[in-house]
Amino acid sequence: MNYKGYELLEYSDRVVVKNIKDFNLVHTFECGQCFRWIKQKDSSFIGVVKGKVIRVKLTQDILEIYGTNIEDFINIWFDYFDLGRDYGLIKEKLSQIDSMLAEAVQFGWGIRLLKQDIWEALICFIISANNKIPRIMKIVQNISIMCGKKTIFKEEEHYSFPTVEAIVNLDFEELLKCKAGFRSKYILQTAKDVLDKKIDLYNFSKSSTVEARNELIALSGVGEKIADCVLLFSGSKYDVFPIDVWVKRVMEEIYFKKETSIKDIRYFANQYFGDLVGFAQQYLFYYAREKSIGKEKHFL
DNA sequence: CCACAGGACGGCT
DNA sequence: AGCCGTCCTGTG
Repeated sequence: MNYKGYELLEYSDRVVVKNIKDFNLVHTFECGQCFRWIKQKDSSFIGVVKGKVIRVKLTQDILEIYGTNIEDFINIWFDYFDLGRDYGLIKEKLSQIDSMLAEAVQFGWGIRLLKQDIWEALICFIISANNKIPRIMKIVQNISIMCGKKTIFKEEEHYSFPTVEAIVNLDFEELLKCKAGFRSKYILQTAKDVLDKKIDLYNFSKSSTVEARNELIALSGVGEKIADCVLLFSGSKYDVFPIDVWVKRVMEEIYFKKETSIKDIRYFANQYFGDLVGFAQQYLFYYAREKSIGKEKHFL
């Protein structure tokens, strides 16, 4: 069947999607936006989303999603992989801004911003504070095994990301075993605040970016950087520019040629990249981290 | 043994 | 308002 420009084929074990463009699994899953996709020997990836386990494989313009059906593709995976958005157009516009950005876009040509569950993104990015990706993945895995729901896929056990209730019901000593360290108290407090409706994560479409951001920052363990990550990577808001050490370094290296405050970098980015600021951040981050851009400062 | 890598937070100026 | 020490764990 045909669906929004894609050709869909359904088999007993998978859905095949043809006419895929501007998508690369390594770029998308390893650009720091998500922590639960595991690369397999055959270059496919296995992940757990909304309690469903799938394996995805991309060959040329053919995406194979194992462990799903057409109904779930239309209701879940089409949105999750942001397949309705024209990344070709975004890349074209960004590439016209300047040649360095064009190079970053070219390098990460297959990045797509996933629409992750906002509760999961919130806890994952609280864990990301002062932390590196492999360790973040390990901690998220530990928490999911501890209180997520088990699913068997291809004779292997996989665990969904825990619900708010499941985390609130953990006692602190138990949570500490997941190795989140000083972030453990933030995780518990934030889970309590979400359960108590101090914040309504699923109604951000009704709020402005500034309002949603301020609500997130009021949570325990959430500062500006993490709030921006949560908004951008759960598909809530795209006019944010998360600035971590890598983005700070690459921005200083390319545009400022000197030490620059986060505040000044954010102001510049919003003016300079306009409404594509969130997408620009992701291409720049991936480019900087993969190529270690800015680690050796060429100014001072 | 030590140095280093990563953001939030709280205390200080 | 900005600066800086502390928080925790894995790696080299």
